[in-house]
Order: sequence, then C-alpha cells, then structure tokens
Amino acid sequence: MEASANSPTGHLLVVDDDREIRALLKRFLTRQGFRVTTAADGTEIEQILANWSIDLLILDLMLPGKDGMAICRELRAKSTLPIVMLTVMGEETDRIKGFEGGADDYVAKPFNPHELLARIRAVLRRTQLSPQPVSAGDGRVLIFGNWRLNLSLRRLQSKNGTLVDLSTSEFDLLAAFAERSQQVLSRDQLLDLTRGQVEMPFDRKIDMQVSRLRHKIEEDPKHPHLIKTVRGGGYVFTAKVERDEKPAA
Amino acid sequence: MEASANSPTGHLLVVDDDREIRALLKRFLTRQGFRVTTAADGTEIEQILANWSIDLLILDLMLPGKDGMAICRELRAKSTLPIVMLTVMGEETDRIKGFEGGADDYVAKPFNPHELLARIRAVLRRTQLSPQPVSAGDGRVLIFGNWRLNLSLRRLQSKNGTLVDLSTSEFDLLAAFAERSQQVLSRDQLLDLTRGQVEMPFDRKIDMQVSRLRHKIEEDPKHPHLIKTVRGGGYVFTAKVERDEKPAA
DNA sequence: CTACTCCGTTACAATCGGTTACAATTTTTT
DNA sequence: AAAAAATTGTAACCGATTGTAACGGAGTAG
Repeated sequence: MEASANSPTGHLLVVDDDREIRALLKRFLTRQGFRVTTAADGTEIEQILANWSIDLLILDLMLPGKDGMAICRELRAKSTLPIVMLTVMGEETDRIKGFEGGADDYVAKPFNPHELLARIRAVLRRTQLSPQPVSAGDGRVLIFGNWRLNLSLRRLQSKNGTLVDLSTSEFDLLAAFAERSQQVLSRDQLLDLTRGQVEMPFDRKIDMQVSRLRHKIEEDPKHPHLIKTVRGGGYVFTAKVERDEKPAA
Repeated sequence: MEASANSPTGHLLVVDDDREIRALLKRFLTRQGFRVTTAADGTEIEQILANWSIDLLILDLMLPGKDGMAICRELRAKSTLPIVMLTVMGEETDRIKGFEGGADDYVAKPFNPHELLARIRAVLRRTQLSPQPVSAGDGRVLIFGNWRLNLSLRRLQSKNGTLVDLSTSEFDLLAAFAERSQQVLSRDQLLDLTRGQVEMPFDRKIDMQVSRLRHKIEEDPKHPHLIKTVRGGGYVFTAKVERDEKPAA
C-alpha cells in the first residue's frame, strides 16, 4: 500500500518478450519493494529511459527484433545504466560471458527469483549505493563515489582524508583501469574504453593522461605503485578493487 | 538528524487553536519527515502561505474568529492548496461532508495520528501530480512543494530546513534538468527547453544561469554534485527524480 | 523617484587536454 | 660493447572550453 509512495529500493525496467515472465517479475519484484516498469521489446527502451529515471535494466538476451546483446552494447556505449541480462541456460552462457557484452551480471533462465533478486541487489550495491573502495596497497584507500554511474563523484578521497579532484577524462581513465584491475591494457584499448576512439598512430594522448593521473593518485609518481607500465604492452592497474560479489560461474 | 531521508518531504501548515494539538501534531508529523508550521488562528494563514511554500493545510473546523470552513472556501476559490479538515466527532461530520466545503479530506477529532498521517499522504499523492522530491543523494537538498501544480512557488527546501528562493528562470532551468535527469543536455537544448530560443553562437546565458543555480542549490558550488559539466557537451542533472505515473506496460 | 531584483553581456582567469619536443630508458642492431 | 632505434615520461605550450566577477539595462515595487 504505502510502499509505493516512497521507492527506497529503485526503479527497474524489465524487458522480456514473454508476457508471463514479465508478469511474474513485476509481481515478485514489486513485492520486494521495487518500482517495476516492463516492456515487451527493445523499441520502447529508449523512450522509457528518456522519460523515467531507471535504476537498473533487466534485459532478456533473446528478443524479437533487436537482439538483447546489441541493445546492451548500445546502452553501454552511451550510459552507465546497470544491466542484468537474462540468458538461457547452457553453453550459451559461457559464450556470452566470454563475449563480454558489458552487462553487469548474467542470470540463466530458468532462474530462481530470489537469486535474481540477490543479483539485482548486488549490482545496485556495486553500482550506486556503496562507494567502491580502491585500496592503494600502501595503506591509502581511494574511494569512489559510484564510479560506475560516472556522473557522481570525480573526487577521490585518500585514507588520510585528503581529497583529490580528477578531471572527467582522468576519472574515466581511472574507472577504466579500476574495472579491469590486473589486466594489461594497451593504449588502443584505453583510448577505446575512455572515449570510443580508435587508434591513431603515434598518439601520445594516453601517455599524457596516465602521466597526469599518476601525479594525482600516486604517492611517488616516479615510482608508481598503482598504474604500472608494461613496456611494449600498455599499462596495468595493480590496486585491489573491492567488489561485493562476483557473479558465480 | 532524523531518519526521514526517503520519506516524501512536504511542508504542512497546521492551524488549530488548541495549543496541545498543535504541539502534538508538530512533533508527530515532524518525526514523520514533514516540515511543520503551526498557527493558532486564521489571521496568519494568508501571511504564511504568501511566504512559505506550503504543500498541505491541516485546518481545524472550529476556530476563534474566522470559521475554518469559511477559510477553506476562500482558499479553495483562489488556489489548489490541498486541505485536510479536522472536525469534531459526531453527526456534524456527515453534515459537513455533505456540505462539500471543498476540503480534500476530513478527519474527526479525536483522531489517531497515524490515521491522519495516512490521510495526509493520500491527499498529497492525489494532488501532487508529478513534483516530487528531488533528492540530492547526499541526503541534503530536497525539493519541491508542487512545482508542477503551482508554478508561482519557486522555493526549494533543503533537508536542514533552509529555504532557497529561485528566480523564475532558475526554476525553469532546474525543472528542465529534473525532468531529464541523467541526460546530458547541450546548451542549445537547455535554451530551447527553458525559453524556446534557439542557438546563438557563443551564447553564455546558460553558463551563467547554471552558475547561479549551482550557487543556490549545490552544497559546494566548486564541486557540484547535482549539475555536472560535460566538457564539450553541456550539463547533466544527476540527482534521482522520483515520479509517480507509470508508462503503459 | 529610488531601490531592488533579475538576467544578459562582456571580460578575464582557470582548467582541460592535445601536440610537440626532448630527455631518459630499454631494446635491437651493428 | 657501442651505436642506433624504439619506447616511455613529462615539461612546455596552446587553443578550446568553462566559471564567474562585474557591469548595466529592464522591469517592478514602494
């Protein structure tokens, strides 16, 4: 009754072509305190997103018309909306995971609603509620507001309390690193990740960006601990990024 | 600090000649997350309404001097301010209801505070179309009385109780942002949205407007949380805006 | 009239990020 | 091993973009 008056938990958009699943999810998730909007296919998504403040998208992989994966990639390209994909059970799942469509999590159908709920909560927690601490290893802790919703903070807080302001592109770069911590990223990849550009030969943009970022977040920029150079390869972000839960395999 | 972070905010005016009831209601309703102003009789009502953005009036039927019902009718004639009348138990109630004084709801004294609360919420839900609180995320700035209904009210209420007056165009700008929260809006779009003008090259109107608005609503204008700059793109309003109506599913 | 408030314009400072140049470092070649 | 080539770090510079102080005109209230 009164529960709909304030939506403490969030507004979800469920896109699935199966009417029954839509109904089921709507009922279940509503009862869990979410506000739930549903759509049968991808055509309305843009419209809905434009007009409503959606917190998380639950997207079926198989959709009539435009494929769920395509939608996911498109959205990812231009927003940071958290996405949970529904996939069919089986080897598909692996292929899709490998594919890295960019969703925040995957749930295989048929699913246990409570598992889906747990995933949703985890993703929400990861992406908006809890700030993601990034431990610098040297005792400092860099704290992101919610960096996945890049729109929030561009300010990092180190353990001792000092604040560092990052410019947008510095922030994007750091976010790209943090999302793939321990992975070596080439300059091309970074360029693509941070602004969708592709390689230009002898481009030093990234170098400069990395240099500048280091000067802001490294204790001693001459001997970086967080962003290491891989000669001939690119850069790696070596700090630990704490996450809530990894999606189980 | 109260735990009303996610309660619907609103500013109530309680008019009752009984000091105890005023105190009781103020305490109770404040604890429920409302901002409460009280008055002992009808003489101050005009004054208060003129200076404060009142969302709902709780009005005792029996008042010294001007009768509650008369006040109600007068207000109804010239505004859409939601009104909940307090009446005495008994057959009076029916007569009054039949009388159609124009109040949105009636509650009989003595009343259970929780019932009154439920009525208040119901009325607010009914009458406030699409306003709603805009939460600053950090729990701070909350907005608005009914900005959709009553465009003459341009007062924002922040959590700590301070009020900020916005000029018309500042208000329009904020409304434009709030209606498209999370979307990057170019200066052109904003200009169009707020006053139907089209682009003039090198126009800094919007910049100034944004700057001025930030100084009013941002906690720290140097590091804005609500209205973010997108270099080369425009601005984004990042706060969550809760909405009521749902798109068809 | 005077006093305000609102808001557009201008001007200037600050910031951002791309480019270039060059030094330092590492790898490859001779 | 020395020289050359490749790779990286970054200072320095610059054009573009943004923030905002300051001024002043228009409108309004008293």
